[in-house]
Amino acid sequence: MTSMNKKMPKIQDVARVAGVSTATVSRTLSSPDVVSAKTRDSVLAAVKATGYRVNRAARNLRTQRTGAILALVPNLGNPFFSEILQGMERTCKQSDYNLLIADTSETTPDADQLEGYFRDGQADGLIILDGSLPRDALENLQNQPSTYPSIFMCEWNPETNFHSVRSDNAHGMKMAVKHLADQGHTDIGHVRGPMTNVLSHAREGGFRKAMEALNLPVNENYVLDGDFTLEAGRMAGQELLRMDKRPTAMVCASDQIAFGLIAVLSQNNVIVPDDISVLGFDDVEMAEFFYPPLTTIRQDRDCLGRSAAKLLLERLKSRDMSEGATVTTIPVEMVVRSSTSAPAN
Amino acid sequence: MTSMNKKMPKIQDVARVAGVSTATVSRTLSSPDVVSAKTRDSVLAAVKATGYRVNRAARNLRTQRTGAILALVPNLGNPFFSEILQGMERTCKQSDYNLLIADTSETTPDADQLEGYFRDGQADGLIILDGSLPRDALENLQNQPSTYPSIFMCEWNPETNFHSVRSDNAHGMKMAVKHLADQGHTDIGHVRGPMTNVLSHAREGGFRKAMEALNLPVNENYVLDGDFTLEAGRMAGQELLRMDKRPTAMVCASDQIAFGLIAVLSQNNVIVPDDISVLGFDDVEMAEFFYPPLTTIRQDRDCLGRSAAKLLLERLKSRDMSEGATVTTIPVEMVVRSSTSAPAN
DNA sequence: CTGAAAGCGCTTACAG
DNA sequence: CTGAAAGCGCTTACAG
Repeated sequence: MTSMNKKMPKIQDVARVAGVSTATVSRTLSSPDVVSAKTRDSVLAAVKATGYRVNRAARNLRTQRTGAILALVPNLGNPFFSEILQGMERTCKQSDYNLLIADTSETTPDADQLEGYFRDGQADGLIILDGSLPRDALENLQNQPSTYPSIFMCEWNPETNFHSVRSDNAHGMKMAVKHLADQGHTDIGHVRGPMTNVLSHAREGGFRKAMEALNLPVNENYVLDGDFTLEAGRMAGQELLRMDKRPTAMVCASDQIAFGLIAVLSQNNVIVPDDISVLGFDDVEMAEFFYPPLTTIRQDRDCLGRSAAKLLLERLKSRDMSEGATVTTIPVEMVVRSSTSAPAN
Repeated sequence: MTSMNKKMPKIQDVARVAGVSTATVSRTLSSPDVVSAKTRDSVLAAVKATGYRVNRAARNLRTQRTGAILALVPNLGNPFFSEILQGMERTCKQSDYNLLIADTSETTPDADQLEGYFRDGQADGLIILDGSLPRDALENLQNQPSTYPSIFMCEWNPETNFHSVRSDNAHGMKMAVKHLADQGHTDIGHVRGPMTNVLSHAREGGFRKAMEALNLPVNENYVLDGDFTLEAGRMAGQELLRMDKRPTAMVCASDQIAFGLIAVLSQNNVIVPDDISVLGFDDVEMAEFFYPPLTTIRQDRDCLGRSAAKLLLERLKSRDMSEGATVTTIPVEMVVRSSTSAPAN
């Protein structure tokens, strides 16, 4: 084969050079403290001399694991995920795991495919970033004689019971609404994410609860549909433009929505924040550089990625996914920039 | 192990049910036309009945391959790469390969690590998106008794000789300059990428050649250093603000630079494009929604990703990386939006 | 067209 | 603390 070098030393070669058995070489490498110091030294010397490296396929076959975890991402093309993946990748590497990435935007995996990731020996665990995976497919994962370690991150499926890692969406919305109210806004609207997505509900719920806590009525005309994208923001913007009386502030379910919204408003001479304040959610890198720089709720994507990977790796190590599903909530942070101000008038 | 089900059927089980040898089951699965129709039918029936799936680790060990290719990405946190990875991932999946992703931003892999990806049985091939990997590490890959299939994409290392897939950077810059010249600009500047990056040189070279072809002198004061980032654009913008006489147009080596540049100019009441036209490179999604919408050179990132994956997969199939290194050039496209216009006065 | 058998390179009870 | 040996689940010459 192209990718294989005929001269690759095997554990056999190391054993010969070190004058020990292959078992001892294997032990030296996996649990060094179980062999004598003398043995250890000569084995390690032999490893160095031969340039030996363990063959993963062989080890994996023998130990019945894959050394990989798989991230199921709703849409790899969305830059929101890049930093999350980076955090996951680093954490995996530290534990000597590979990170596999699959995109669910073209085809939603069914029960069979989900199970297949494990049964085919592709991954030891799953980090699912797509809350729209069907309940039966997910539950099938837990109903196996030996369960397949899987956790949710960012999104989740409320009908199922997996460990999950997510941002504090409700608290983010609370901060957003409070920030606007503090500046004197009372007519505050919301552009929500797609109603098929849990995050949309979490954020809309947070928005409503925050409004209620401040005794601000929610004008349902100001609650617009969206789907987290720039395009959705643009459509919401057009809807705002058609209104006789507009809200003085809009809280968006994502930065992308906010960007699209502001773009349309700007192009139609509705000035942000003078005429209307706009608040995002995520704090993608662009938020700082957009015009006007976007006030938003920051999700700590690196932390989300690392936490999820760490959680799954721990589960794998302890071989235990049993104990009741936990929710790890990662704090969000309010970042005030220039897209919000006190209302005009 | 947690991830393994004790009841997983093996090829043995299928053989028993079908009343044939394991060899025949294996053949039926890998080259169906080499077995008799009758045998094939009963084997396939047995596969279905048992729910058999091949175990990758075992197959990989036996065939001395990994079924994975590895993408070395300079910085996963950069959204520029997300759509590229998506294209690669899809192409890999079609050929039943896994896509592994590693980030080189924290540590640049040396010869040993690069070789290790193959020798450890992690990947059958490499797609290298980081042109800054050191020459000796790369050449070591080619100097193995059996070479390790690797190609460059987007970036490349000019001191080495690998197959590569890249955008037509020079032509992109030519279109950019021509677009500005057509509108009457003569004082055209450039914000370049980091001088350690090949793309910076390719684009700056393209810029200079295009200027020369149009008999436009390059004012060296208008050629600013950068590094592809928003922050670099911001710094370049501050430099422009300090100038007594400014260029009437700037061609940036990336969209991010252009965004940062425009952000600073806008905040200082220098209006784009009225006071100065700004052109980007990449056409990231945000380009359309930025204010003003960015005129830019579109790189077809999906195509780049797919092409690179396809090239590498073909090499793997033909087991041949020998024939002289080819350069696959992916066309770029000019996207005219609102950040460019005729110069004032 | 098919089967018996070897072997890919490891790890791990088991025995000492 | 160490070794002999089995075995993880496949694929593939080889022989028929």
